Amino acid sequence: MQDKIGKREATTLARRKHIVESAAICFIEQGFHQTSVRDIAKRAKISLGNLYNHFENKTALIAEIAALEADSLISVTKVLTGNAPHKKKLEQFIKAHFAATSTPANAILAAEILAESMRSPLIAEGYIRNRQSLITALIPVVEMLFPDAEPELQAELILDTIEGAGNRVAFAKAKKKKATRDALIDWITAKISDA
Amino acid sequence: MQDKIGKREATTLARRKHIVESAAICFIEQGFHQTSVRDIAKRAKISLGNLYNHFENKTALIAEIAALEADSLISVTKVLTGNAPHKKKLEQFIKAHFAATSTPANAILAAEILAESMRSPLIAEGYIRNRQSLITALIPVVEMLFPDAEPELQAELILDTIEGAGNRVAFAKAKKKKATRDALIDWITAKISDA
DNA sequence: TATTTGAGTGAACGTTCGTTCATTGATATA
DNA sequence: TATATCAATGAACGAACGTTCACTCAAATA
Repeated sequence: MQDKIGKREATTLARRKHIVESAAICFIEQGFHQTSVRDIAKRAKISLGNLYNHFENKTALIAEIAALEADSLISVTKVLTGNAPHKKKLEQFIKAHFAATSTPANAILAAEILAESMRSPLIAEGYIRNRQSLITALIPVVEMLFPDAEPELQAELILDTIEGAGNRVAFAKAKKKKATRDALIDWITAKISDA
Repeated sequence: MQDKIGKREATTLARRKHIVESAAICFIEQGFHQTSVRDIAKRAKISLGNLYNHFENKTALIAEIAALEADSLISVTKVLTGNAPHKKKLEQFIKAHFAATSTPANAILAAEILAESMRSPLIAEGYIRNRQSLITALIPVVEMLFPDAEPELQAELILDTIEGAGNRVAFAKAKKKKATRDALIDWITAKISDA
């Protein structure tokens, strides 16, 4: 029982997680640079000083949020690894990733992270790594379905379309969202040589 | 000669334009909210107080920059109105819009504006209007080339792909940029029924 | 049980922020 | 020429910023 977590350590971990979640809410509502450290502390219901016991500075908090995106990506890539027909897998991937990117909270955070990536190498690194993991998971399927295209370029264009469309309709009505999703699936899968 | 511009009025107009340009440079280098009004005044080589003679506040300056994008879009849509074959026109549009969106300065500003749009209705309004003008210009051509698809949805997906790909490769090497552009043209035009 | 550790607090620090304002001087108007 | 207008200045304002600090107290360790 070497790795038994003590009461102290457990609450510290939970507190840390709680701070990250509170920060994410603030960032979604106000943006990175319009959110003050006091805002985050207030939302997490802890003192200002205590926040600095858990995070070195505000930048570290932003980086942690940006890295969090990676976790949600893993579940999306899972649909690509099964034994189902490739076309079916791609279709499910489009649905899953479109659903994720068209969620307002995700769209807002993604826009915030993208803008931040443009100036901060630390954030950009995480952003690129996340995207590459999607590309890598997508390539084998794309290779089968679009034998005439260069697989990586093709996979990236597919991602561009899904993410672009998702973010664009994040605030649209459910009806338009659904129509866009269906058109998106058609647009991508229509070019597949054969099932 | 009713509308003759006096020396006073002319220099005022020029000064105003100069401030906007200086602000744009600051925003590209640092982002909207990391740029202080003092930064802008310093870059424009005018006094802090004088800036407030030309702009009501910092927000007005941000809104003006966001609205500026519209001007550069007009030239892009021009290639869609000629007498050339529709497929050729679409191809030129892709080239022009991709070239624009893959320019780093544009990509940075676009990311900044998108993030700002998520929270500011004023900025969002301009963003949506700009996009709609592109869609409107694109629809007639799309209607001809993709008779089976719903024209507006189709036009939006095409824009998503171009802009997504453009912004993504904004900081990539020229070689990859060109490869992406060519793959982009293939990807979109391959589905055209006939020339 | 005595000692050490670190989570938790909020006041305080120095800096920077957006904005205002009294004042100056050049240009337009009469 | 006398007067009104307005671009231009930079000091000053109060508020908010990120961060530090001395301190308290509960939990872990010996």
